[in-house]
Amino acid sequence: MTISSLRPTGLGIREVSERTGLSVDTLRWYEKEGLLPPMPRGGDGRRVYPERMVEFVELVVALRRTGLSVADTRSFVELADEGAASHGRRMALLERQREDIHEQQRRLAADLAAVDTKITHYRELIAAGLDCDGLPVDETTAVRQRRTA
Amino acid sequence: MTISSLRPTGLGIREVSERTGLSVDTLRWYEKEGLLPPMPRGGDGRRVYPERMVEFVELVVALRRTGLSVADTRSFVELADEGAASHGRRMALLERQREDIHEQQRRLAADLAAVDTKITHYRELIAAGLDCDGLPVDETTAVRQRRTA
DNA sequence: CTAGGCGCTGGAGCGCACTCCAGCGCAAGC
DNA sequence: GCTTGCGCTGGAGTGCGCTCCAGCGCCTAG
Repeated sequence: MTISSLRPTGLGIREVSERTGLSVDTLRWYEKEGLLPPMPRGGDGRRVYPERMVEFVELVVALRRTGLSVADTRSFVELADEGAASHGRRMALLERQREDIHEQQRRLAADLAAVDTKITHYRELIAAGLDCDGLPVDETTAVRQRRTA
Repeated sequence: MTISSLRPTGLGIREVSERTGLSVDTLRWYEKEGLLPPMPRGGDGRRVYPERMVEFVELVVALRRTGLSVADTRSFVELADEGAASHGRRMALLERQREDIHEQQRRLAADLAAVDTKITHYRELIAAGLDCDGLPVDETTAVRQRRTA
């Protein structure tokens, strides 16, 4: 019977990796770089992740994935160190990130529209058997024009 | 009176840079890497961009910005070389990219929801003067908790 | 005639965010 | 008591996508 079996609340780094999608190396690198707080260690020096840490890691992943830089993510995590006193500042940081995400959504929608317009354009040319200048293509080309692979 | 003044249809690299938002260096690099077709040159060896090329560059920008890799963008541009015969394949590539953008939109919306949830959480804790464990904070902390900068 | 502005090429350099070892320790199972 | 598995550290390496020269040429204006 081991210590860890007496403490079912702690997770190994591998388990956290599987639950969050971050590689084991990345979890360690994030901790070293301050994107995750220093983790408590078991008697053998291994990281023991509290169960609730998974949720925190997932927030960090969401922030990174939405483009928050490593530096700003570190700031957020440093604020978390301060406890309740930093709630307002953490909220403000997240609100800035929210605006950034809104901006990304607008850009993405605009780029999607551009791609869709082009797709429609190709579809029409293929249906009509025309080239980019609106001139009819020959039969050999028309056959190729319809190929999608 | 120069040649270029007799051909108002051609654009200089700087002008294309300003219209598309790509740096001059990036325009040249894209061409070298096949993300843009080889441009015709003026008598002095400088690139002359046809007016309609701006539209094409903007499509490339949209593709890159939505995460299409350099390699896949190159494939798209190589297909464009083939003319009308590659319309179907170009359309298919854009359709795959469209699906990818949809996926990005879903992820972005999910990550936004996570951030919003956290913001709401902080807002509630601040309003109630509680810490992360739901315990009341002291007055000094409460004041700091409300600070946003 | 020369100085400034723009552009050209080839190649080196850079920033970011990981990713991948080498070499080690500990603990459990056979 | 040896192998297997997991984890540790420090540090080097990687991939992507630009970005930044140095050194040059060609116009045009003064």
